[in-house]
Amino acid sequence: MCQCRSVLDLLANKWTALIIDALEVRTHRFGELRQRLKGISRKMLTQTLRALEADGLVNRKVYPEVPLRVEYSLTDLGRSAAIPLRQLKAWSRDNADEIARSRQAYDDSGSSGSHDGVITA
Amino acid sequence: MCQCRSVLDLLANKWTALIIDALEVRTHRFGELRQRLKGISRKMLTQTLRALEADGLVNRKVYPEVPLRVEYSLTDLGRSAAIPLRQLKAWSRDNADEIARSRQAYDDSGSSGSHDGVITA
DNA sequence: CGGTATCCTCCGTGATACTG
DNA sequence: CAGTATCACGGAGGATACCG
Repeated sequence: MCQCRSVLDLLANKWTALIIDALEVRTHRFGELRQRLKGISRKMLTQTLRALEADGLVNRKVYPEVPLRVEYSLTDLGRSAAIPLRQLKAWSRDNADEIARSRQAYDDSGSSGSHDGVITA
Repeated sequence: MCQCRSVLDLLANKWTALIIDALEVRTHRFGELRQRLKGISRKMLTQTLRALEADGLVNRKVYPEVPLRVEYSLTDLGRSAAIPLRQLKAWSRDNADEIARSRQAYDDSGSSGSHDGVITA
């Protein structure tokens, strides 16, 4: 219903933000990205990279050497995207602790009492 | 490997951003939110709302009337989260067209030729 | 090295019906 | 009205093996 949905979905990919973040630092090779984003599978990395390339946020450059070398970098659009993303990340870092505490408290109260009218008697 | 991951995951939920956005405008009742976020099921709305409540971004207030009334609003933390989110949304709107075009072009070239060395012969 | 192809599993999500 | 419970499904995502 709203065009920004499709863009917001980009972030839903869980790795996109991390990838853009890494590429903002410098150009990376495929393998380098895999090391940096510990835990991502080749498949997901390829897939996310392709999506970002399709959306014009990432540049893919192939050097037909042996062994093959492929480098990924941010486009201008990608760099512009990195700005609001950085802010979001900053907010995340600043409030991660408070959120963690809040979550903790919620879990503790939730595991014993009911949801709203906590009956302690 | 990085604490911000758990916060970034919040956005992966696809509805969170929209909900925060709606609640930033004003307090909403459950049903009102459902109308505003066309397409969300009761289950997902409840689930996402609960997650946001657990993270301390959203306040849940129950009025034990008949029929029951429940109102959701942003906490201070939630309002602070809305700021970087707004920026991200702004970027989305500003670049939605360009991204759409880029995606289009990519699809067109991708559907006929191979990925890198487009063999048209 | 940088992928693609295949298989398989799990969970996000919707549909439906019931409760307070 | 505002949920919760249960079921059922599709697709996201991981593991592995092979290809250029």
